[in-house]
Amino acid sequence: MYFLENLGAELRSALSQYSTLELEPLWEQGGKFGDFSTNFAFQAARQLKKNPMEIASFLRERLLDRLSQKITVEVAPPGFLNFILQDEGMLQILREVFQKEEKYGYWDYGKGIRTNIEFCSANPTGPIHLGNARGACLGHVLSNLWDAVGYDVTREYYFDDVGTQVDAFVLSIEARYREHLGQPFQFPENGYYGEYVRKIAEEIASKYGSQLLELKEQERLKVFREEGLTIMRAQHQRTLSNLGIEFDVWFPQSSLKEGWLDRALSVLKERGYLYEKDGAIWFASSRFGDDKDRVVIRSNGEPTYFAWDIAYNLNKVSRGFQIIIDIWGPDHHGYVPRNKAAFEALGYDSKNLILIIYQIVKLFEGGEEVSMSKRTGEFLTLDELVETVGKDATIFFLLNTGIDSNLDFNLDLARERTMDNPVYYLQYAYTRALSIEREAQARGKKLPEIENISPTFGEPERKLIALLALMPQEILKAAVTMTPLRLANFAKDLAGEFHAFYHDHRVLGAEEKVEISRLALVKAIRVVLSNILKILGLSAPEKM
RNA sequence: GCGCCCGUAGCUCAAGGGAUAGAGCGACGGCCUCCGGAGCCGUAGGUUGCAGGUUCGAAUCCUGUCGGGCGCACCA
Repeated sequence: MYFLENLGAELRSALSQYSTLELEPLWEQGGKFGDFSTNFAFQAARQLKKNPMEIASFLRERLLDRLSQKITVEVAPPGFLNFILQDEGMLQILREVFQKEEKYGYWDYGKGIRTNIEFCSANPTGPIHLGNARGACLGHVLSNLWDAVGYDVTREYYFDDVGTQVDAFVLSIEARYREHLGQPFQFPENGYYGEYVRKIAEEIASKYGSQLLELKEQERLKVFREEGLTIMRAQHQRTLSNLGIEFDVWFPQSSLKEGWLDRALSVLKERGYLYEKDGAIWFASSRFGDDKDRVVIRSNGEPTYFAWDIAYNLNKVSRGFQIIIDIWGPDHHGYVPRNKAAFEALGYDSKNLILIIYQIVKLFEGGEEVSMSKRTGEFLTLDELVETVGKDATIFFLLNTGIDSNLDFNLDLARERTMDNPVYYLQYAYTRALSIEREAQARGKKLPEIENISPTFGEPERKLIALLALMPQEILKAAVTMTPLRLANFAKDLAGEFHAFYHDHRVLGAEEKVEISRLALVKAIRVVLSNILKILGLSAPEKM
């Protein structure tokens, strides 16, 4: 049990002597008021309709009986509870960090609940661009977070290999293929003009030569489809892998043809939620809160994209997933109510279908917005971005704006000022801690067993240790509120405190007891930063 | 017209209803004989778009309003 988790349990138990109310305390730094602070009494007072001061005082009385002398509890108007630790308590926090080491900050909160997180899922009609990249990074880090707090996470990529856009893509490849071979060709309406299509066509040409021209159209297109999609999929996989993003499952939409679509629709039909109108089949999503009903089978007999979504969710449930998380771009926000509706209609609780929408990414170059269109082929690919600014800066930049806010990506800044990216600030803190440890080793300083340390911690150390104690809670918060940015901000705080500490105080060369205490602190900081960097998908460089 | 998101320092953005609204960049001024200066310290910069409401307390929640983004297909 983490230090603050334990203290929280004491608080809850103290509250239980006052009322039956169940409440989870939230901790923050105490600032000038102490090491830790909580608004627990306010939360309780709100629900119990009591005076916060009265509750805070009550809790303090009870806590004094239960806590050792090592923790001082103070009540500050209008109802804050502030905690001050002796050095022994501080040392206990460091001990926890060392004991849990690379698992410090991890929880079993999720109890191994099987969770499917689907993200990125860029259309295979073109390279992954900046917009997809935001979803990719968010999904990646959210997966890491959910994994860290104890969910059994499957990372999934939905590969849209069905539909009219893919058809246009296939025809575009064919046109380029013919062009490459000097044959007459007609570029399709709504085709894809990007250079990458040409490259795919050339790749196919070098594999098959001109023999595809001999095939019947249907068979020829089949080859272009299979080859083109295979190439694009490998490309997406490589692009994401370069960012350290790997998936457990690549799920082709076409595999839903094997019964899932029928199964999903027949469930809806049995339950009486489907009807026919104007030659199409409609799902009565408005009965579950959607604005209006939605078509699932078009009048030409083809299922809509939404129908595939319903089937996909049914498929996910059937594979044993209890929680389904999808991370979508802003253009999909209209699909949230209808998908939740369908999930309910299938007989499942839509609170287990978590649909996260992030906001748009805009690219600016030379002070002007650059339009990104897959059709015209004018866009910045994720590959190009990573090549320009590097893996870590890319991830951090895409995470460093709240999920609900538009993200304006300044390409000039990214190109010229990569050193200004806060990611280096974090990594530098880690590297710096590591280098102190290296230097200590070089000087023959050895950190004794933690039990044998009789610690001396001043104000600056206490602040840092308090942050270390808060870190597990921050991980949990970031996970349950789906906000990777929280963790990034916390990491910046920790790094900042550490940089300031380093500047003002010597570790090596201080008086022996102090030196040992600080060395232990530095090691703990290094461990915690390392864990955070890992969850954020960032590398922890030994040297920079 | 309807729906979702956003209006916070010159710029890009934080701040889960908490104590004096914070960082980075930009501007100005300091700090390396000493564990890594990709760092630190300081100065300047704010009516949190506006108006009401909810309560011990509002940038945060509610209502209205004004700006901006995105979406409103039998496309995906």
